[in-house]
Amino acid sequence: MISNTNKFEQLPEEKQSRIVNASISEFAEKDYETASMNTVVNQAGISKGSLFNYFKTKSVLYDHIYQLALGEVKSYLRDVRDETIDLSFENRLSKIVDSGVRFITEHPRLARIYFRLVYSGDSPNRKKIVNELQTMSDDYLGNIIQDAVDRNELNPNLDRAQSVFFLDAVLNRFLKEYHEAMEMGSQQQYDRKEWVSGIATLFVKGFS
Amino acid sequence: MISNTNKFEQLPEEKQSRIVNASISEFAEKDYETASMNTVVNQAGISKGSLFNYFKTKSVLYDHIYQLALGEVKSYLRDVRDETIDLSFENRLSKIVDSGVRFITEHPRLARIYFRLVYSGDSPNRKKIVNELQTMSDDYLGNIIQDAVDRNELNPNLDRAQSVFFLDAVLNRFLKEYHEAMEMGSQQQYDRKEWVSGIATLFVKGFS
DNA sequence: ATATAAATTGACCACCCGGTCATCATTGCT
DNA sequence: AGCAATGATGACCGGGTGGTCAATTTATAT
Repeated sequence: MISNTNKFEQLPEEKQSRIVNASISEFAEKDYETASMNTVVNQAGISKGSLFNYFKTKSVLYDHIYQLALGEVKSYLRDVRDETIDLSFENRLSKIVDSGVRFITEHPRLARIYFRLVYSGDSPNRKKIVNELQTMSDDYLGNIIQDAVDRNELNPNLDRAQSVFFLDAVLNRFLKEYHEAMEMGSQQQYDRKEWVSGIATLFVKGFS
Repeated sequence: MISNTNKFEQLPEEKQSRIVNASISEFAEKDYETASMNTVVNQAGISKGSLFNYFKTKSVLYDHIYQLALGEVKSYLRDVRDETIDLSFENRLSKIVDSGVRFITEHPRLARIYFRLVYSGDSPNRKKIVNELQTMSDDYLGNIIQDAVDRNELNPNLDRAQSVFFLDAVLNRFLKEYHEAMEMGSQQQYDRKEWVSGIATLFVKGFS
Protein backbone atom coordinates (compact mmCIF):
# COMPACT_ATOMS: atom_id res chain seq x y z
CA MET A 1 0.00 0.00 0.00
CA ILE A 2 2.92 2.29 -0.61
CA SER A 3 1.37 3.95 -3.65
CA ASN A 4 -1.57 3.83 -6.00
CA THR A 5 0.39 2.51 -8.90
CA ASN A 6 2.22 -0.03 -6.83
CA LYS A 7 0.21 -2.91 -8.19
CA PHE A 8 0.84 -1.70 -11.69
CA GLU A 9 4.55 -1.22 -11.21
CA GLN A 10 4.92 -4.76 -9.97
CA LEU A 11 3.60 -6.11 -13.24
CA PRO A 12 5.95 -7.69 -15.79
CA GLU A 13 7.36 -4.96 -17.96
CA GLU A 14 5.91 -6.32 -21.14
CA LYS A 15 2.41 -6.07 -19.76
CA GLN A 16 3.08 -2.63 -18.36
CA SER A 17 4.20 -1.34 -21.68
CA ARG A 18 1.21 -2.81 -23.47
CA ILE A 19 -1.05 -0.93 -21.08
CA VAL A 20 0.93 2.28 -21.24
CA ASN A 21 0.97 2.11 -24.99
CA ALA A 22 -2.73 1.58 -25.31
CA SER A 23 -3.41 4.38 -22.84
CA ILE A 24 -1.14 6.83 -24.63
CA SER A 25 -2.83 6.06 -27.92
CA GLU A 26 -6.27 6.54 -26.50
CA PHE A 27 -5.52 9.75 -24.60
CA ALA A 28 -3.74 11.12 -27.63
CA GLU A 29 -6.66 10.39 -29.91
CA LYS A 30 -9.52 11.57 -27.72
CA ASP A 31 -9.68 14.11 -24.94
CA TYR A 32 -10.04 13.04 -21.35
CA GLU A 33 -13.81 12.83 -21.19
CA THR A 34 -14.15 11.02 -24.49
CA ALA A 35 -11.30 8.59 -24.06
CA SER A 36 -12.66 5.16 -23.23
CA MET A 37 -11.38 2.68 -20.71
CA ASN A 38 -12.96 -0.07 -22.79
CA THR A 39 -10.81 0.87 -25.76
CA VAL A 40 -7.74 0.82 -23.54
CA VAL A 41 -8.39 -2.65 -22.19
CA ASN A 42 -9.17 -4.03 -25.63
CA GLN A 43 -6.08 -2.48 -27.16
CA ALA A 44 -3.92 -3.66 -24.27
CA GLY A 45 -5.38 -7.15 -24.33
CA ILE A 46 -6.30 -7.25 -20.67
CA SER A 47 -9.57 -7.38 -18.82
CA LYS A 48 -11.44 -4.40 -17.54
CA GLY A 49 -11.28 -5.59 -13.96
CA SER A 50 -7.50 -5.78 -14.15
CA LEU A 51 -7.10 -2.26 -15.41
CA PHE A 52 -9.29 -0.93 -12.63
CA ASN A 53 -7.29 -3.02 -10.24
CA TYR A 54 -4.04 -1.41 -11.37
CA PHE A 55 -5.52 2.10 -11.57
CA LYS A 56 -8.41 2.80 -9.26
CA THR A 57 -10.07 5.26 -11.63
CA LYS A 58 -9.76 6.74 -15.10
CA SER A 59 -8.27 9.91 -13.72
CA VAL A 60 -5.55 8.00 -11.88
CA LEU A 61 -4.58 6.31 -15.13
CA TYR A 62 -4.56 9.66 -16.88
CA ASP A 63 -2.38 11.02 -14.12
CA HIS A 64 0.10 8.25 -14.65
CA ILE A 65 0.24 8.85 -18.38
CA TYR A 66 0.73 12.59 -18.35
CA GLN A 67 3.29 12.34 -15.57
CA LEU A 68 5.14 10.08 -17.93
CA ALA A 69 4.79 12.57 -20.77
CA LEU A 70 5.85 15.40 -18.52
CA GLY A 71 8.92 13.53 -17.41
CA GLU A 72 9.91 13.00 -21.00
CA VAL A 73 9.43 16.68 -21.83
CA LYS A 74 11.42 17.75 -18.80
CA SER A 75 14.26 15.45 -19.65
CA TYR A 76 14.47 16.91 -23.15
CA LEU A 77 14.51 20.41 -21.77
CA ARG A 78 17.17 19.62 -19.22
CA ASP A 79 19.35 18.07 -21.86
CA VAL A 80 19.14 20.94 -24.25
CA ARG A 81 19.74 23.49 -21.53
CA ASP A 82 22.84 21.75 -20.28
CA GLU A 83 24.18 21.10 -23.73
CA THR A 84 23.77 24.67 -24.94
CA ILE A 85 24.93 26.59 -21.94
CA ASP A 86 27.86 28.10 -23.81
CA LEU A 87 26.12 29.06 -27.02
CA SER A 88 24.92 32.45 -28.17
CA PHE A 89 21.29 33.41 -27.78
CA GLU A 90 20.51 32.71 -31.39
CA ASN A 91 22.26 29.36 -31.45
CA ARG A 92 20.59 28.43 -28.24
CA LEU A 93 17.18 29.29 -29.60
CA SER A 94 18.00 27.19 -32.58
CA LYS A 95 18.84 24.20 -30.43
CA ILE A 96 15.67 24.64 -28.41
CA VAL A 97 13.54 24.62 -31.51
CA ASP A 98 15.42 21.66 -32.86
CA SER A 99 14.96 19.70 -29.70
CA GLY A 100 11.28 20.56 -29.66
CA VAL A 101 10.96 19.32 -33.19
CA ARG A 102 12.88 16.22 -32.29
CA PHE A 103 10.60 15.51 -29.37
CA ILE A 104 7.51 15.92 -31.51
CA THR A 105 8.93 13.64 -34.16
CA GLU A 106 9.98 10.95 -31.74
CA HIS A 107 6.93 11.12 -29.48
CA PRO A 108 4.06 12.40 -31.58
CA ARG A 109 1.44 10.90 -29.31
CA LEU A 110 2.95 12.39 -26.16
CA ALA A 111 3.17 15.71 -27.96
CA ARG A 112 -0.49 15.46 -28.76
CA ILE A 113 -1.37 14.80 -25.14
CA TYR A 114 0.79 17.74 -24.15
CA PHE A 115 -0.85 20.16 -26.58
CA ARG A 116 -4.29 18.93 -25.71
CA LEU A 117 -3.54 19.54 -22.08
CA VAL A 118 -2.13 23.04 -22.32
CA TYR A 119 -4.29 24.42 -25.07
CA SER A 120 -7.65 23.27 -23.91
CA GLY A 121 -9.00 20.24 -22.28
CA ASP A 122 -10.85 19.60 -19.10
CA SER A 123 -8.35 17.13 -17.78
CA PRO A 124 -8.68 16.41 -14.07
CA ASN A 125 -5.90 18.57 -12.69
CA ARG A 126 -5.43 20.84 -15.63
CA LYS A 127 -4.91 24.03 -13.65
CA LYS A 128 -2.28 22.47 -11.43
CA ILE A 129 -0.41 20.86 -14.31
CA VAL A 130 -0.51 23.95 -16.49
CA ASN A 131 0.83 25.97 -13.61
CA GLU A 132 3.66 23.53 -13.13
CA LEU A 133 4.47 23.68 -16.82
CA GLN A 134 4.30 27.45 -16.80
CA THR A 135 6.68 27.67 -13.88
CA MET A 136 9.05 25.27 -15.58
CA SER A 137 8.98 27.20 -18.83
CA ASP A 138 9.34 30.56 -17.09
CA ASP A 139 12.33 29.29 -15.23
CA TYR A 140 13.82 27.71 -18.30
CA LEU A 141 13.38 30.57 -20.74
CA GLY A 142 14.10 33.07 -18.01
CA ASN A 143 17.51 31.55 -17.55
CA ILE A 144 18.24 31.67 -21.23
CA ILE A 145 17.24 35.30 -21.50
CA GLN A 146 19.23 36.17 -18.41
CA ASP A 147 22.31 34.48 -19.84
CA ALA A 148 21.89 36.42 -23.06
CA VAL A 149 21.58 39.66 -21.13
CA ASP A 150 24.71 38.81 -19.18
CA ARG A 151 26.51 38.33 -22.47
CA ASN A 152 25.29 41.72 -23.69
CA GLU A 153 23.34 40.08 -26.47
CA LEU A 154 20.08 41.52 -25.22
CA ASN A 155 19.09 44.80 -23.72
CA PRO A 156 19.49 44.58 -19.92
CA ASN A 157 16.50 46.86 -19.36
CA LEU A 158 13.96 44.60 -20.97
CA ASP A 159 11.09 43.29 -18.93
CA ARG A 160 12.02 39.70 -18.13
CA ALA A 161 8.47 38.49 -17.55
CA GLN A 162 7.31 39.96 -20.83
CA SER A 163 10.24 38.61 -22.76
CA VAL A 164 9.68 35.15 -21.44
CA PHE A 165 6.02 35.43 -22.27
CA PHE A 166 6.72 36.41 -25.87
CA LEU A 167 9.38 33.80 -26.33
CA ASP A 168 7.13 31.13 -24.90
CA ALA A 169 4.22 32.23 -27.06
CA VAL A 170 6.18 32.12 -30.29
CA LEU A 171 8.02 28.89 -29.56
CA ASN A 172 4.92 27.06 -28.44
CA ARG A 173 2.89 28.26 -31.36
CA PHE A 174 5.58 27.25 -33.79
CA LEU A 175 5.86 23.78 -32.33
CA LYS A 176 2.11 23.38 -32.25
CA GLU A 177 1.89 24.33 -35.89
CA TYR A 178 4.74 22.00 -36.75
CA HIS A 179 3.06 19.19 -34.88
CA GLU A 180 -0.24 19.72 -36.65
CA ALA A 181 1.42 19.86 -40.03
CA MET A 182 3.20 16.62 -39.25
CA GLU A 183 0.02 14.90 -38.18
CA MET A 184 -1.72 15.94 -41.35
CA GLY A 185 1.15 14.32 -43.19
CA SER A 186 1.86 17.64 -44.80
CA GLN A 187 4.62 17.08 -47.33
CA GLN A 188 5.56 20.73 -47.31
CA GLN A 189 8.40 20.52 -44.80
CA TYR A 190 9.02 23.51 -42.64
CA ASP A 191 12.35 25.06 -43.31
CA ARG A 192 13.49 24.96 -39.73
CA LYS A 193 16.59 27.04 -40.29
CA GLU A 194 14.64 29.92 -41.70
CA TRP A 195 12.14 29.85 -38.91
CA VAL A 196 14.76 29.65 -36.23
CA SER A 197 16.69 32.54 -37.66
CA GLY A 198 13.42 34.40 -38.11
CA ILE A 199 12.57 33.95 -34.46
CA ALA A 200 16.05 34.90 -33.35
CA THR A 201 16.01 37.98 -35.52
CA LEU A 202 12.64 39.03 -34.20
CA PHE A 203 13.84 38.82 -30.65
CA VAL A 204 17.17 40.46 -31.28
CA LYS A 205 16.30 43.14 -33.77
CA GLY A 206 12.53 43.26 -34.18
CA PHE A 207 10.90 44.05 -37.49
CA SER A 208 12.47 47.41 -38.13
CA MET B 1 -37.46 24.22 -46.91
CA ILE B 2 -35.21 27.08 -47.73
CA SER B 3 -32.67 26.28 -45.05
CA ASN B 4 -31.97 24.04 -42.09
CA THR B 5 -32.54 26.72 -39.52
CA ASN B 6 -35.65 28.04 -41.17
CA LYS B 7 -37.93 26.52 -38.57
CA PHE B 8 -35.79 27.99 -35.85
CA GLU B 9 -35.64 31.42 -37.37
CA GLN B 10 -39.41 31.58 -37.59
CA LEU B 11 -39.70 31.18 -33.83
CA PRO B 12 -40.59 34.15 -31.63
CA GLU B 13 -37.43 36.00 -30.78
CA GLU B 14 -37.74 35.46 -27.08
CA LYS B 15 -37.75 31.71 -27.55
CA GLN B 16 -34.87 31.89 -30.00
CA SER B 17 -32.74 33.79 -27.58
CA ARG B 18 -33.54 31.41 -24.75
CA ILE B 19 -32.30 28.54 -26.92
CA VAL B 20 -29.26 30.40 -28.20
CA ASN B 21 -28.37 31.41 -24.69
CA ALA B 22 -28.62 27.92 -23.32
CA SER B 23 -26.60 26.55 -26.23
CA ILE B 24 -23.85 29.12 -25.87
CA SER B 25 -23.58 28.37 -22.18
CA GLU B 26 -23.37 24.66 -22.74
CA PHE B 27 -20.88 24.79 -25.60
CA ALA B 28 -18.79 27.27 -23.66
CA GLU B 29 -18.70 25.05 -20.60
CA LYS B 30 -18.06 21.69 -22.23
CA ASP B 31 -16.43 20.72 -25.47
CA TYR B 32 -18.47 19.48 -28.39
CA GLU B 33 -18.55 15.80 -27.49
CA THR B 34 -19.30 16.39 -23.84
CA ALA B 35 -21.89 19.12 -24.29
CA SER B 36 -25.34 17.69 -23.72
CA MET B 37 -28.48 18.37 -25.67
CA ASN B 38 -30.45 17.46 -22.56
CA THR B 39 -28.81 20.26 -20.64
CA VAL B 40 -29.63 22.66 -23.44
CA VAL B 41 -33.31 21.78 -23.53
CA ASN B 42 -33.60 21.96 -19.76
CA GLN B 43 -31.83 25.29 -19.58
CA ALA B 44 -33.88 26.65 -22.46
CA GLY B 45 -37.12 25.36 -21.04
CA ILE B 46 -38.25 23.53 -24.16
CA SER B 47 -38.75 19.89 -24.98
CA LYS B 48 -36.16 17.67 -26.55
CA GLY B 49 -38.32 16.95 -29.55
CA SER B 50 -38.63 20.64 -30.28
CA LEU B 51 -34.92 21.27 -30.22
CA PHE B 52 -34.34 18.41 -32.61
CA ASN B 53 -37.10 19.80 -34.75
CA TYR B 54 -35.37 23.18 -34.99
CA PHE B 55 -31.90 21.68 -35.45
CA LYS B 56 -31.76 18.28 -37.02
CA THR B 57 -28.64 17.19 -35.11
CA LYS B 58 -26.27 18.35 -32.41
CA SER B 59 -23.69 19.34 -34.99
CA VAL B 60 -26.16 21.55 -36.83
CA LEU B 61 -26.90 23.37 -33.60
CA TYR B 62 -23.18 23.73 -32.95
CA ASP B 63 -22.76 25.09 -36.44
CA HIS B 64 -25.37 27.71 -35.81
CA ILE B 65 -23.74 28.79 -32.56
CA TYR B 66 -20.18 29.09 -33.78
CA GLN B 67 -21.31 30.87 -36.95
CA LEU B 68 -22.85 33.35 -34.60
CA ALA B 69 -19.65 33.66 -32.61
CA LEU B 70 -17.60 33.97 -35.76
CA GLY B 71 -19.81 36.71 -37.09
CA GLU B 72 -19.36 38.63 -33.88
CA VAL B 73 -15.57 38.23 -34.03
CA LYS B 74 -15.43 39.32 -37.63
CA SER B 75 -17.50 42.37 -36.98
CA TYR B 76 -15.15 43.44 -34.20
CA LEU B 77 -12.14 42.95 -36.44
CA ARG B 78 -13.71 44.87 -39.30
CA ASP B 79 -14.56 47.75 -37.01
CA VAL B 80 -11.12 48.05 -35.54
CA ARG B 81 -9.44 47.81 -38.90
CA ASP B 82 -11.55 50.55 -40.41
CA GLU B 83 -11.27 52.78 -37.38
CA THR B 84 -7.51 52.57 -37.14
CA ILE B 85 -6.49 52.82 -40.76
CA ASP B 86 -4.64 56.09 -40.22
CA LEU B 87 -2.79 55.22 -37.03
CA SER B 88 0.83 54.23 -36.56
CA PHE B 89 1.78 50.58 -36.22
CA GLU B 90 2.11 50.81 -32.48
CA ASN B 91 -1.16 52.64 -32.00
CA ARG B 92 -2.87 50.23 -34.28
CA LEU B 93 -1.56 47.26 -32.35
CA SER B 94 -2.80 48.93 -29.23
CA LYS B 95 -6.29 49.27 -30.63
CA ILE B 96 -6.30 45.68 -31.77
CA VAL B 97 -5.41 44.45 -28.33
CA ASP B 98 -7.97 46.76 -26.78
CA SER B 99 -10.69 45.53 -29.04
CA GLY B 100 -9.76 41.94 -28.34
CA VAL B 101 -9.95 42.61 -24.65
CA ARG B 102 -13.27 44.36 -25.14
CA PHE B 103 -14.65 41.39 -27.04
CA ILE B 104 -13.57 38.98 -24.35
CA THR B 105 -15.05 41.14 -21.65
CA GLU B 106 -18.35 41.61 -23.43
CA HIS B 107 -18.70 38.07 -24.74
CA PRO B 108 -16.79 35.80 -22.40
CA ARG B 109 -18.75 32.72 -23.39
CA LEU B 110 -18.27 33.30 -27.10
CA ALA B 111 -14.59 33.86 -26.46
CA ARG B 112 -14.45 30.55 -24.68
CA ILE B 113 -16.07 28.79 -27.61
CA TYR B 114 -13.61 30.49 -29.91
CA PHE B 115 -10.56 29.46 -27.92
CA ARG B 116 -11.84 25.95 -27.48
CA LEU B 117 -12.29 25.71 -31.20
CA VAL B 118 -8.93 27.03 -32.33
CA TYR B 119 -6.77 25.56 -29.63
CA SER B 120 -8.03 22.05 -29.57
CA GLY B 121 -11.32 20.39 -29.82
CA ASP B 122 -12.82 17.86 -32.09
CA SER B 123 -15.62 20.05 -33.26
CA PRO B 124 -17.31 18.82 -36.41
CA ASN B 125 -15.70 21.07 -39.01
CA ARG B 126 -12.72 22.17 -37.02
CA LYS B 127 -10.22 22.03 -39.86
CA LYS B 128 -12.39 24.06 -42.17
CA ILE B 129 -13.21 26.68 -39.58
CA VAL B 130 -9.67 27.01 -38.36
CA ASN B 131 -8.53 27.46 -41.92
CA GLU B 132 -11.08 30.17 -42.47
CA LEU B 133 -9.98 31.91 -39.30
CA GLN B 134 -6.34 31.58 -40.27
CA THR B 135 -6.98 33.09 -43.66
CA MET B 136 -8.92 35.91 -42.09
CA SER B 137 -6.19 36.62 -39.57
CA ASP B 138 -3.42 36.36 -42.15
CA ASP B 139 -5.23 38.81 -44.34
CA TYR B 140 -5.99 41.13 -41.48
CA LEU B 141 -2.57 41.23 -39.87
CA GLY B 142 -0.90 41.11 -43.27
CA ASN B 143 -2.59 44.34 -44.17
CA ILE B 144 -1.54 45.99 -41.00
CA ILE B 145 2.06 44.98 -41.45
CA GLN B 146 2.03 46.03 -45.08
CA ASP B 147 0.67 49.44 -44.13
CA ALA B 148 3.41 49.81 -41.55
CA VAL B 149 6.03 48.88 -44.13
CA ASP B 150 4.57 51.42 -46.53
CA ARG B 151 4.94 54.04 -43.83
CA ASN B 152 8.56 53.05 -43.28
CA GLU B 153 7.78 51.98 -39.75
CA LEU B 154 8.98 48.45 -40.43
CA ASN B 155 11.78 46.96 -42.43
CA PRO B 156 10.55 46.35 -45.99
CA ASN B 157 12.68 43.23 -46.31
CA LEU B 158 11.01 41.31 -43.55
CA ASP B 159 9.32 38.05 -44.31
CA ARG B 160 5.62 38.86 -44.36
CA ALA B 161 4.42 35.35 -43.64
CA GLN B 162 6.73 35.02 -40.67
CA SER B 163 5.85 38.42 -39.32
CA VAL B 164 2.18 37.66 -39.49
CA PHE B 165 2.80 34.35 -37.81
CA PHE B 166 4.68 35.93 -34.92
CA LEU B 167 2.19 38.72 -34.51
CA ASP B 168 -0.67 36.28 -34.51
CA ALA B 169 1.06 34.00 -32.03
CA VAL B 170 1.75 36.75 -29.53
CA LEU B 171 -1.62 38.45 -29.85
CA ASN B 172 -3.57 35.23 -29.55
CA ARG B 173 -1.57 34.03 -26.62
CA PHE B 174 -1.98 37.30 -24.83
CA LEU B 175 -5.72 37.29 -25.32
CA LYS B 176 -6.00 33.70 -24.28
CA GLU B 177 -4.08 34.40 -21.11
CA TYR B 178 -6.20 37.47 -20.43
CA HIS B 179 -9.35 35.46 -20.96
CA GLU B 180 -8.23 32.73 -18.61
CA ALA B 181 -7.23 35.21 -15.94
CA MET B 182 -10.62 36.82 -16.27
CA GLU B 183 -12.45 33.54 -15.94
CA MET B 184 -10.54 32.64 -12.82
CA GLY B 185 -11.71 35.96 -11.45
CA SER B 186 -8.12 36.98 -11.03
CA GLN B 187 -8.09 40.32 -9.28
CA GLN B 188 -4.61 41.09 -10.54
CA GLN B 189 -5.59 43.18 -13.53
CA TYR B 190 -3.28 43.10 -16.51
CA ASP B 191 -1.75 46.44 -17.22
CA ARG B 192 -2.85 46.59 -20.81
CA LYS B 193 -0.82 49.64 -21.68
CA GLU B 194 2.40 48.03 -20.63
CA TRP B 195 1.68 44.87 -22.53
CA VAL B 196 0.67 46.71 -25.66
CA SER B 197 3.76 48.84 -25.61
CA GLY B 198 5.79 45.74 -24.84
CA ILE B 199 4.40 43.96 -27.87
CA ALA B 200 4.90 46.97 -30.08
CA THR B 201 8.45 47.39 -28.88
CA LEU B 202 9.22 43.75 -29.50
CA PHE B 203 8.05 43.98 -33.05
CA VAL B 204 9.66 47.28 -33.80
CA LYS B 205 12.95 46.98 -31.97
CA GLY B 206 13.31 43.46 -30.60
CA PHE B 207 14.99 42.77 -27.32
CA SER B 208 18.35 44.29 -28.00
C1' DA C 1 -0.97 -33.33 -4.21
C1' DT C 2 -3.42 -30.24 -1.65
C1' DA C 3 -4.80 -26.09 0.57
C1' DT C 4 -4.45 -21.31 0.53
C1' DA C 5 -3.73 -16.91 -1.28
C1' DA C 6 -3.51 -13.76 -5.16
C1' DA C 7 -4.47 -12.29 -9.72
C1' DT C 8 -7.63 -12.18 -13.66
C1' DT C 9 -11.88 -12.13 -15.79
C1' DG C 10 -16.20 -10.37 -18.04
C1' DA C 11 -21.06 -10.20 -17.05
C1' DC C 12 -23.40 -6.80 -14.89
C1' DC C 13 -24.97 -2.13 -12.86
C1' DA C 14 -26.77 2.53 -12.93
C1' DC C 15 -26.42 6.27 -15.67
C1' DC C 16 -26.19 9.26 -19.62
C1' DC C 17 -26.04 10.07 -24.47
C1' DG C 18 -28.14 11.63 -29.30
C1' DG C 19 -32.09 10.90 -31.66
C1' DT C 20 -37.17 9.24 -32.69
C1' DC C 21 -42.06 9.31 -32.89
C1' DA C 22 -46.76 8.31 -31.28
C1' DT C 23 -49.51 11.24 -28.71
C1' DC C 24 -51.34 15.40 -27.30
C1' DA C 25 -52.14 20.70 -27.53
C1' DT C 26 -52.71 24.73 -30.34
C1' DT C 27 -53.76 27.26 -34.17
C1' DG C 28 -56.13 28.74 -38.38
C1' DC C 29 -59.80 28.06 -41.73
C1' DT C 30 -64.46 27.38 -43.23
C1' DA D 1 -68.42 24.59 -33.97
C1' DG D 2 -65.88 21.36 -36.22
C1' DC D 3 -61.93 19.97 -38.74
C1' DA D 4 -57.36 19.78 -40.50
C1' DA D 5 -52.76 20.99 -40.10
C1' DT D 6 -49.04 22.25 -37.57
C1' DG D 7 -46.23 22.49 -33.22
C1' DA D 8 -44.76 20.73 -28.80
C1' DT D 9 -43.96 16.92 -25.81
C1' DG D 10 -41.41 13.31 -23.19
C1' DA D 11 -41.33 8.28 -22.84
C1' DC D 12 -38.56 5.39 -25.23
C1' DC D 13 -34.60 3.22 -28.05
C1' DG D 14 -30.01 1.34 -28.93
C1' DG D 15 -25.64 2.12 -27.55
C1' DG D 16 -21.74 3.60 -24.81
C1' DT D 17 -19.80 5.01 -20.28
C1' DG D 18 -16.94 4.32 -15.72
C1' DG D 19 -16.88 1.19 -12.33
C1' DT D 20 -17.93 -3.41 -9.48
C1' DC D 21 -17.55 -8.08 -7.89
C1' DA D 22 -18.66 -13.06 -7.66
C1' DA D 23 -16.52 -16.54 -9.91
C1' DT D 24 -12.60 -18.62 -11.94
C1' DT D 25 -7.85 -19.22 -13.09
C1' DT D 26 -3.04 -19.03 -11.63
C1' DA D 27 0.76 -18.95 -8.40
C1' DT D 28 2.67 -20.19 -3.86
C1' DA D 29 3.65 -22.92 0.25
C1' DT D 30 3.54 -27.01 2.55
